[in-house]
Amino acid sequence: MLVFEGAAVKEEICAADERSVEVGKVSTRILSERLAMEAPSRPSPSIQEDSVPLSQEEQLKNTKTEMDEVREENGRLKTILAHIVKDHQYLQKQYFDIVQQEQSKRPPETTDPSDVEEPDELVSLSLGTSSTGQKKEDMISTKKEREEEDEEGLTLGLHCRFEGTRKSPSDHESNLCADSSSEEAKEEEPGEPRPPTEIPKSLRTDDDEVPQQLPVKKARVTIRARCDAPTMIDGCQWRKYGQKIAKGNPCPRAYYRCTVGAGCPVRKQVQRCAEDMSILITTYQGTHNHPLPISATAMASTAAAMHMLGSSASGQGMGEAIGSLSSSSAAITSLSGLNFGLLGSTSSARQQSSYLPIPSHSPTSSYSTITLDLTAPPPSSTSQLSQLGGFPRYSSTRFNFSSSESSIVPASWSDGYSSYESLAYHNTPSQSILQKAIDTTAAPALNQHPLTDTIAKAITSDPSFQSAVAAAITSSNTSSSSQQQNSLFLQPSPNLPGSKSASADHNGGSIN
DNA sequence: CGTATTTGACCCGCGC
DNA sequence: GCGCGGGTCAAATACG
Repeated sequence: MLVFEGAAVKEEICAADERSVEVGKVSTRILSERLAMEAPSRPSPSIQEDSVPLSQEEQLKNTKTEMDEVREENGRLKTILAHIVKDHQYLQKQYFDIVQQEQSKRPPETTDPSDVEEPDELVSLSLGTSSTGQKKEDMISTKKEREEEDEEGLTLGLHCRFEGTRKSPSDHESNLCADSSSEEAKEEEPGEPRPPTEIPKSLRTDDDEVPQQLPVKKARVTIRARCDAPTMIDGCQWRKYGQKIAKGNPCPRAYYRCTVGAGCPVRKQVQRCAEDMSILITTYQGTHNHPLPISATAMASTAAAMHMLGSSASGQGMGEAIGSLSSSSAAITSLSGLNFGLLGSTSSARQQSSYLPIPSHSPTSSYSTITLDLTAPPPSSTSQLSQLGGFPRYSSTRFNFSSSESSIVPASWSDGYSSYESLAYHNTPSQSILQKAIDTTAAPALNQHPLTDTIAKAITSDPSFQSAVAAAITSSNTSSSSQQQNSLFLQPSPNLPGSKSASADHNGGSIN
């Protein structure tokens, strides 16, 4: 699948590039024609002057007028040319990004077909919360969407799918997630029928996610965010069942269990970063076996979106890390499921700067871990977003995923998180914004810019969201993140509006 | 009184 | 095999 998709994407990109080139040619042609036109005109004055004895003044006037017109036209043409050049550059960049992504992806595939699965999962995300109906279409369209995304930079669909072969764990997760939002639905599709029922919680601890036997990895999502509150509000209800002091961190690690649904296997760990106490590391594990609250869904969607953005952007730095979409997708899934967890300690993420994801391997785990680092300082979300359109789309947000199997890809998200949370909670503006963004993305339209801007705005605007997202990042090191910080991140969102917020708070509070 | 949190003990996996 | 550390259980306690 990945391969195909990748190839398709590539083709699309190439096509797009060619198109741009063509456009450039056309424009060039036009320019030449215009120049040709101008050329004659230039000589004409002199000729006229020379040859036309009549009213020289008039001729002069006419000539001047013409010259003025020509100048104007030249200016216009220059502008057009500049635009074309810009577009071309942009397309080229995108193409490179895609190529890089593909390269990174390939290795695993080639090496081990099985690896693909490693990710185990096929993950699909659908940001659009509501769309229940589309699942299949989504799946089908996913490819296209990706292509589009690649081209444009952002994508709309936010669906990521991976089909792994078997891997139950991921599947489960995705499934679970889906419940709530719809996303899940599709996940299974590919063939892997996912037994809804399976959700077995057979095991006590961990959720179904992992098939014990299979070396599959459990998906974990770690969010690092700056947050004053004891826990991030993620829209789900949590009950604290334990607390422990981890070895390298004086701050106790709290263990929470999802209480939204009976028997929900999802757990989350919350711990403050030893290096920077303001950073909250939240790790989510498992898949919800119940529908997620709207707020949670919204958050997940946002996260997914962000993730997507990040992944697509990978080109910049991510290179390898990003490589595997699958991993990312998995991550997304979890997000959507709201399994947003942060695994703080475990993961590797170290992202340093916001933008450069440094791939860190997390050798240890058998889990595939997705880390969202919200702590990174976002330059300006909006600006970043805008950039997306232009070039580096993702500067601001980045995800790294790490899957145990391959290598870890740490994901760091810089900005989005915060908004995420807020979005989740509020159906209000932020949410609407998010939705809007999502919709936009979904639409082929593409304007990345708008989308990105929208998201960025939403994110930046909502502190709560930020905090939520922020939490995501990886655990262990906050390394980089600490550096960053800026505004976006974790501000506790003071306002969680709405009833939901209350509940959310409650939950969050409980967590704490 | 019911529910949530706290906290020590227990279980399990991993490395030496 | 032993010790360490992470994760979970469950009794005790706190809170509304």
